[in-house]
Amino acid sequence: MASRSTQILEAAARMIARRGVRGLRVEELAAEAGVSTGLIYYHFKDRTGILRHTLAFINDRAARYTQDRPAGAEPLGPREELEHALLLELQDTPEVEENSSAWGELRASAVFEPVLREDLARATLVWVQEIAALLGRVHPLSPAAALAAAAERLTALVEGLSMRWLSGGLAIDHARTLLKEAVATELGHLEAARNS
Amino acid sequence: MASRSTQILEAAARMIARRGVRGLRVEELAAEAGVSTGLIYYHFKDRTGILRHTLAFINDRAARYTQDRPAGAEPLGPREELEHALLLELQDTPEVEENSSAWGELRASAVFEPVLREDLARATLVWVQEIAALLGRVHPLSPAAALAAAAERLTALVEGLSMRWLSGGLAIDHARTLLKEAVATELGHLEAARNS
DNA sequence: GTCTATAGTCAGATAGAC
DNA sequence: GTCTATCTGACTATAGAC
Repeated sequence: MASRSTQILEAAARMIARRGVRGLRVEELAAEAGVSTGLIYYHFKDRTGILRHTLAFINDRAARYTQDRPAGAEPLGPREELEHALLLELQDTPEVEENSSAWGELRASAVFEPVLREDLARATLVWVQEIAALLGRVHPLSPAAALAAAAERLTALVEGLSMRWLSGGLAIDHARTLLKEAVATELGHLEAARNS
Repeated sequence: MASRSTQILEAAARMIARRGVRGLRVEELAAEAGVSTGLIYYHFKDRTGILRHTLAFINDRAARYTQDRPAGAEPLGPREELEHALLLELQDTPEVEENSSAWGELRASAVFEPVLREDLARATLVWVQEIAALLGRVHPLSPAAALAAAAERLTALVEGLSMRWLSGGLAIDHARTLLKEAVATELGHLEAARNS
């Protein structure tokens, strides 16, 4: 099932989350994945190739855990679903922390590695649209532009809070509280705009 | 006036903004600063020492341009001052872009370099308190905790937007618009909370 | 305090066998 | 597809003269 290259990408996500993009050593990655360095270059061409494919890999994985709802769970209301979707990225479970940490690293690296930008921009857009759609289910009458702007703010806030959490300055519980309040604030704003 | 070590730190901020922390080469830094590598190690001990001092340096510099208002400018109202303070970090003038970019890099690096965390946390706290104070001047009756939370959200949002801007996915004008709306949203929320 | 020269290390990448 | 062995270049850090 898990092909060799998948195995390498899983290890790469792990290593990036643990040591950062800057700390990613191809030889170390090889050890972690249980393969040789030669094989890594065979599959991904060079260091940048590893990063590009790892970015795609964590996006797929995030898309998967975003949509998976536990089988027995009762269906959530639109508002709960929105909160749930945003809070997903601020959890200190190993899988999510790994994804958030790697995502943050890749975002930061993209400032100086243009090859990463396009994929990152695409993935961000998908995320923003997903949140905008959820906002639209809470406030169906709000104009699309207002929903999109709110979604951009909320997702950018998640990234900002996530960075602070991971860099040690902000407790995860507090980050989650701040985010929930931001959701309330944005929803209140959409409400108010509609009634004017 | 500009001592040798200041000269080196100015160059370091420039290099980090241009190439990132990972891309900072001591030899390149030496060339940029017009000194030898030996001198850099003499002043800053090692690569980490360079990073730590550069972080302190850009904080001081940001504190300076935050407080400097042009001499002839008419005094701003509290609301305008708040917006002004937040938008400061989202400008594409060379000096600010350099500071924002270096700040973002150092923030991202701190996830994996514990030595940077303490200074970063302290600097963040100062910034948050400054914004909270400005919020308090707009809404003097709001409880301190609400002001602090709003300030944390707004500053985290600035960092999130700044990252997206620098990594190429978000136009600066749009980032500024989103931030202005966020200020309005947060102020509206403080207002609403007071009337309940 | 400042420079020059260099030691020592390590990481990215490739060649070639299997 | 996968591994072993290795090359080459680059970068940090130090020693020692001035």
